[in-house]
Amino acid sequence: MAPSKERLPVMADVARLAGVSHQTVSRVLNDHPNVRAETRTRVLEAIDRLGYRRNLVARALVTRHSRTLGVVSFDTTLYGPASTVYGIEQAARAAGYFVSIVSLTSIDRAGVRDALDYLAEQSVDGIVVVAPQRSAARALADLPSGVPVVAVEGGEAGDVSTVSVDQVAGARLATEHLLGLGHETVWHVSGPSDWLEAEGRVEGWRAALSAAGRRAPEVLPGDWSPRSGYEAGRRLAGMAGVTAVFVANDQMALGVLRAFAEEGVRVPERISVVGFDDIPESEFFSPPLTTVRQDFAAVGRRSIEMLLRRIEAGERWGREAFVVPPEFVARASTAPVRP
Amino acid sequence: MAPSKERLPVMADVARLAGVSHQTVSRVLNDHPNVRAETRTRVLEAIDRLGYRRNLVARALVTRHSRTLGVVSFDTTLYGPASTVYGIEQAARAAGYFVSIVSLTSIDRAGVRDALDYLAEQSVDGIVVVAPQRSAARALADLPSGVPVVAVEGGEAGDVSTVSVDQVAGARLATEHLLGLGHETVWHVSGPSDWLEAEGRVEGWRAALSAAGRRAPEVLPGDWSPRSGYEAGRRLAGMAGVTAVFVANDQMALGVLRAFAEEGVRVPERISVVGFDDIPESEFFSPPLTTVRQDFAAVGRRSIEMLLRRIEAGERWGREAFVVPPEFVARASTAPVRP
DNA sequence: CGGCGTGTTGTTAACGCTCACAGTCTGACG
DNA sequence: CGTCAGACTGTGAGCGTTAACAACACGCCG
Repeated sequence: MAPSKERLPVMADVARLAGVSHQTVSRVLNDHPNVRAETRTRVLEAIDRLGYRRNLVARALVTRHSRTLGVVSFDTTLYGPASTVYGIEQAARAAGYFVSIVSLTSIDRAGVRDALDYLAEQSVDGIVVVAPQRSAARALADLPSGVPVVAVEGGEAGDVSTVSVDQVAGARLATEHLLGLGHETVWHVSGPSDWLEAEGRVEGWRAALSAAGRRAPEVLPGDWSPRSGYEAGRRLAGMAGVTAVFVANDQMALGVLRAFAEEGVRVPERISVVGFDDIPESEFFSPPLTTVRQDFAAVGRRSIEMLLRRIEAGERWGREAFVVPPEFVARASTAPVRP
Repeated sequence: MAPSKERLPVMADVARLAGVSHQTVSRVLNDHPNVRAETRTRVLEAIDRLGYRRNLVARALVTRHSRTLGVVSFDTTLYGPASTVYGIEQAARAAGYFVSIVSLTSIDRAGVRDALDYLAEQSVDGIVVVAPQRSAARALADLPSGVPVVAVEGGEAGDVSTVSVDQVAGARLATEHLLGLGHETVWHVSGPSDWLEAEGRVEGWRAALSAAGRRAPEVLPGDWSPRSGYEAGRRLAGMAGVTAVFVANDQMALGVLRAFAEEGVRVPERISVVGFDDIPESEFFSPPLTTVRQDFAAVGRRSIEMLLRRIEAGERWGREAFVVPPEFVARASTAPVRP
């Protein structure tokens, strides 16, 4: 009640008030079976009266488990990472774990190492690294001592377990869809070359084209931002013979659509466009965007499941790799090629 | 090196190797002035040799400071909250604090209380609540014992300090802009009524209209989602005499634009549209969206500055309220009314 | 040459909790 | 009626760190 400056109640205070030992209080708190029902209620009453809350720091010191998980991420402002982290947080809390977040500003190896060290000091029980850049993935090769780590979109990282969406398959889906509509070939606006996801999408696109015996045109490089998509779109609008474009994410696709609109290029009548991610906005682009959905929430959930398995198994669980399948979403930005 | 299962080195191990007492090691680690230079290097060498990392949990137990800040948020998938949390995280880490995140799924009072309790158990040094709903704000009236709290967009919450963007001013800016273009009146698609931000925008819109002596039309209610904007857009397209719409966020504005496009309503020729937030996509909508920018990163930074001030001042700093001004961004979705 | 401040180091006691172990008290059983 | 398993409860130690204080060496001053 009174916001007493003095000192928060501790277990011993509760014990005194309830007329038991501090150990009995501990037993009640931890649902130990051998406590008389009457004793239990007396303790609970005392806890309530004092507004006692147990000190998890002290507990962590002795149990050597903080019940805290670390998350290392890069730019949680982007829809993908944000959704993944959200999934992680939900799953972790459901399992009774806290989540401590570190957002990277630089993507280099040193940055990742620093973040991992930082979290290790805090004695986290495990770490999820959401770092889809090649450089970040490499930094996982030499991880800190003994803390279980799971990488999201981590690619061929050292011997850490990974959870990822099958980027190659997703890109193939997109490309095959366009090919199936009769387009001679498909152009590609890619993500930054440092990103593993960008690379996987290029690979899937190439694979689909070559499987169909088509020539892969030169890649237009982007950086995930709508602006870079816009710039690529202006270039594409000025080129002859372009009828289909696979853009590596929905934000850039928006930029492409905008550029096409400005140039009077009608979508899908003259050029078909496919995106990637399925952000909530895509459905309301003009025209509604055909895209490939990534289930980020599932990725987050899975990574926690995997991490907890590793934590609870204590030691080496071997290297696992869980792959979440992408899903093709047909909307109005693609159409059969016109003769 | 060898991933020894045994035990991580502790301060005593370092002390033994360096031939000093553990207290001297502690002094070196905490940059205590009175340590001979030669001793210091010997200790640092030992630390390096053993790969020692100090245990912040033990430290927190004795210092009673965890150097961890709690963040309570709601749906960090949305651009606004995500950006704010990002700003918070950056500022906190720069100040040497960890950030522990709790995302709410339910927005009720109990949910907020649970989250605060949860964080209090973990002995966080302070808490930022990003909970712009009326119900969440009310839950702040009775906060836990003794932990400093700062609310983001918290409105008239109890006696906690707040940081917020001036929603009323932003809405007024948007509405006045439209009025200034000669529109007779301005329609409004609002956010969910439970949100303080939605309420502030309605208020600013009303104030601007009535200051200009205009009648405020009926509000079209939305829920921030593009879909709800789309539905409102279809209704507006079917109504006579609508020439200007102020939409409470950019995502809904996208839906409105989509609906208008489908109905053949040209923007801005027949109807002008203004959004709110300035998400990175807005600039590439068709047409590029005139909107009101909120500097979410600044909000996050400010909230941490305020929180740290409260923490370091120890006790009551009195109730502070920092207001971040919004910024009007003119693009192509608005035009003078046609005679 | 004794005393005293200053710089450096060590010793001991917390911090609040859980674990291991040692009781104590029942009731059932021979 | 003694014994013993089992339920319940208490005692002491220890987790790894910092804080408070004590101890020691050194040089300076009176």
